Amino acid sequence: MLAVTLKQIAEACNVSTATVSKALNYASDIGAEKAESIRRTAKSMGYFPNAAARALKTNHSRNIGVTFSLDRAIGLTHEYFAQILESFQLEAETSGYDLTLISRSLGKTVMSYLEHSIYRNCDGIFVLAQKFEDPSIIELVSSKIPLVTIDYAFNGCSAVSSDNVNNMSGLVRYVHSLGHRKIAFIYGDKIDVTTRRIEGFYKTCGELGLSIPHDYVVEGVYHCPETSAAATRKLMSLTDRPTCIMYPDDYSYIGGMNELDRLGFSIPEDISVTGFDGISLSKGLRPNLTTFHQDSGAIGKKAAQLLVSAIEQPDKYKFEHVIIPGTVWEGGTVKKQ
Amino acid sequence: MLAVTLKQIAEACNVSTATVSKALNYASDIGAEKAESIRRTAKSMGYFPNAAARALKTNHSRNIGVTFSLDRAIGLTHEYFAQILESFQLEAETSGYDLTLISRSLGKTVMSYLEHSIYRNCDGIFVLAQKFEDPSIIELVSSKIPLVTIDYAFNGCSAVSSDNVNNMSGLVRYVHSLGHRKIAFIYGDKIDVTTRRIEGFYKTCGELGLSIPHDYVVEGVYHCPETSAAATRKLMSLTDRPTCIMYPDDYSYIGGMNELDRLGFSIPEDISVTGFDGISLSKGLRPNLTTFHQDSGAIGKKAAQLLVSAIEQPDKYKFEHVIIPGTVWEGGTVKKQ
DNA sequence: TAAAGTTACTTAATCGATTAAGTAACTTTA
DNA sequence: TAAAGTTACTTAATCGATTAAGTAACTTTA
Repeated sequence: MLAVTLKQIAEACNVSTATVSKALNYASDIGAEKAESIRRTAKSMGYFPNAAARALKTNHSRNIGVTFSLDRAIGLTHEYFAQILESFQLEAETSGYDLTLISRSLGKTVMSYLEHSIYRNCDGIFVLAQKFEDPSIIELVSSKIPLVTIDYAFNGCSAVSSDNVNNMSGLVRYVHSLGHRKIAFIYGDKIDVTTRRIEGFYKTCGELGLSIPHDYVVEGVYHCPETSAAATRKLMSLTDRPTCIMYPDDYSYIGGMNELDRLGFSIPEDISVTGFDGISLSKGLRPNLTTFHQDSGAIGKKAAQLLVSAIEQPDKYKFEHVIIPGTVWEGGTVKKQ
Repeated sequence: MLAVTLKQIAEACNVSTATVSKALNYASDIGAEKAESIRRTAKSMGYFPNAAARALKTNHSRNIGVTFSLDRAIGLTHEYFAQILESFQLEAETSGYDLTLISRSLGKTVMSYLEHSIYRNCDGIFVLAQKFEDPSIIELVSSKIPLVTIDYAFNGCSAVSSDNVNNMSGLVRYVHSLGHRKIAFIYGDKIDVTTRRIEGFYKTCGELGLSIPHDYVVEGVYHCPETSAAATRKLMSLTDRPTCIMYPDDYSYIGGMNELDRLGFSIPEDISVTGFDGISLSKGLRPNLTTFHQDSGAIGKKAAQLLVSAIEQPDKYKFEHVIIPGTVWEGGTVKKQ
């Protein structure tokens, strides 16, 4: 648009563009007084550096690419991922980075995520809400570009994950502490996260001396009320019914809630239930849904910190897999037995 | 990273960089055969233009800024906005534009949306999910930068809106057609959209000869189950109860649903209800929620088309305010009276 | 057939920043 | 006091593209 350039400031100040650049970048070989006055002039003229020129020269765009699936289950609509993105953005922004959505094509040209990232000179990539077996993600992860993934760790790449094994364990222990011994678990799509939650579930039940009939553990789908409803029907038709059903996530529990109502079971009088995620919906329900809150804010923030240091200190930097714990949110859907 | 440049292709082909550039851009003054061979070489070398260099020279970044509130009610988590963004992105991408999230600051520097957009050389701005009275939005809208807003039209700017008056009207007529005469309406936050829905509600009730007691029309909050629960309690405690409650949106209806259950009212046997938006949740409920589906796909696509033509044909371009209709989704929550 | 036009290139300038190398004025050191 | 060092600048090259202007070879026109 009407952007002010270094040259205009240089003319206004009667110095060379080099001097202006140095003043604005707090370089060492410039007089303190003159530098200050140049900065004042620049500010008064409404100067902002041209990101393209700067990126071209420095080979550093101050831009982070986000590969974000817009899928219903793992995309923008999911509060867990939305919150991770929000806190990531806040932290990245504080470090001076903007976020660009990286897709698989541009105009008529089909590009891989990596090609697209190179085209846009992204300094790093935030791999969020993704199908990790996607070849284009594999290509990205195998490249030299700094990146961080969420809830899945690739070899030689930084990752931040929710502590799925222990989170699940914590929720099971909470339910157990209220006297439940017949605990059913509807797990979500068989992704890495789910494997860990199943692991946490069985491990903890074992530690607590509970033997769980195998028809108490049912496959479901994340963010899908319909499958939760079907799974609930199945569980409630067993001769030896569970006293508590653990749902794959808060949102999909809606399906179970409806189904239980339709079947004439009251929550928590006739059957106890738990969710997973700790999204705002859980507090909108009466009674509040007992769930496990994953600390999405901490996850996003940590991911941004890891990525920024990977970008800015490529030498010092060491890959890390950070595991973020969460907390049980005690609602009113688990009744003391 | 390891990006291939024009120069390398020029050397490989034994021509000047000018010729390579022309070949890749399908310029007229170049031999068809040589152009084709250059393009083949470029492709085989994995060439993608450097976006920064191109933006610097052409003053055209092929980048669209998105001012996206991450607020829970009007942000990423809301399926309506997420779907608009998704279809916008798809269409923009087809035209060769990427999306960058524009925030209000960068590093230690506080910037307005406009300053940030200029800094990033955005060709245009997609103003989505925003508080339109925000001074930084006003500044943006008053500038010369091409932009398009959603569900709110500024003077001299393109906008795409859901047809709120007629949508509301359509839903009221549907409810009326099933015999309901005592229709209550919980409206959302008092933003422009809400004003139109209230207008549509009263207008249509008037046309249908219904006189609505003023305590049937209650203020609520979008995306907030708690307020819907409270409003429901209020409505159901009236001496002359409504036969149908229209909720501000599908999500907030969850609060009403819970409250009705708690009060011992069955849906739709004892009370009929409707939502608004037509998000996937409405089909996850039993019975399916009767709601009004706003055509978020069409809205996003149209917005992208308007913005791209505003960017690419600034002369020919005329501001437009496009109104997109939607459809009633017949669920099972409105009982024939 | 000479002038004018066309084709298919190359040369060189340019976008707006950054930064290594150069330099004039002044200060410190031996 | 002469050499060396420091300070505070400027000059000029550069990042990787695009494009106006230039030009040689060939073709068409009058």
